[in-house]
Amino acid sequence: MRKIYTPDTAASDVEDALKMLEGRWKLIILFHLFDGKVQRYSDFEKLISGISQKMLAQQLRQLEADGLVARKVYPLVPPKVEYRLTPWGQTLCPALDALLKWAEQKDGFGNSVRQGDQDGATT
Amino acid sequence: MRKIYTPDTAASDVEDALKMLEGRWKLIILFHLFDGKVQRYSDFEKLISGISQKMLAQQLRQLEADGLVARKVYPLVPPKVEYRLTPWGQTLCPALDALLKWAEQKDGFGNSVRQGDQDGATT
DNA sequence: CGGCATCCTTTCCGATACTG
DNA sequence: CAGTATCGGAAAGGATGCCG
Repeated sequence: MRKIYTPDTAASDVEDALKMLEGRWKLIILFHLFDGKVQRYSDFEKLISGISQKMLAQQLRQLEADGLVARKVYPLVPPKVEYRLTPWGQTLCPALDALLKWAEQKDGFGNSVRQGDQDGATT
Repeated sequence: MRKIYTPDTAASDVEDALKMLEGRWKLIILFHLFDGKVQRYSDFEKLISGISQKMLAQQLRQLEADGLVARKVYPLVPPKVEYRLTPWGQTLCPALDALLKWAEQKDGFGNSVRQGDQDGATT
């Protein structure tokens, strides 16, 4: 069955697709695998300052479960594990690229910055 | 000072830029303002099924604070408020478009789905 | 109609400790 | 090296009620 993508039906798919990109570190991780790059677990720890092992492992495993990232284990004495994008994960590259370009533009754009405000528990 | 964008320095900017897109509904909202579309508060409530007024208002206000979305109030008796992308918000369109295309592709790609698993606090 | 305030539950996420 | 397990705090998010 061929699906017709109106802006509306697409919105549902987008919501769905977006779920696998949500999470504080998912995109960051993806960016480090961007152009075919391969990274080891410890590489991420060095590259992404501030991430905990827990989050790294968790996000990595979710990306893996979503089929975006491939995990390759080398059965060595000091364990070695590599991560790379799957073919399906690579289909994200154009979007990643666009996002990257936008982020760069951002620098030249005089925009305001917002700081934390959610539940207005300020009284 | 001209900034040189190596993949590494760019990563910092990306992290920074990404922050204003984080949130369960931010992208969804942006998608509904995609090609110059203008939406009222109540439109979003209809378009984005499952969102609460709280989240809608909060995300909208953050997008506004980040300068991505413009809010226009009509001083009528039944209040009327419109939301649209700012010029700066429109610079996101290419990225939004790429993401949209990716989400559509997704449909034709046989990939697995993952469900909730985070802290194994299941006792 | 278009919110804001409050309460409460769920989920996220960081720190720490332990393992093959 | 590459994780897993557990705890506890913080933040996100939902439900409800009220207001201009």
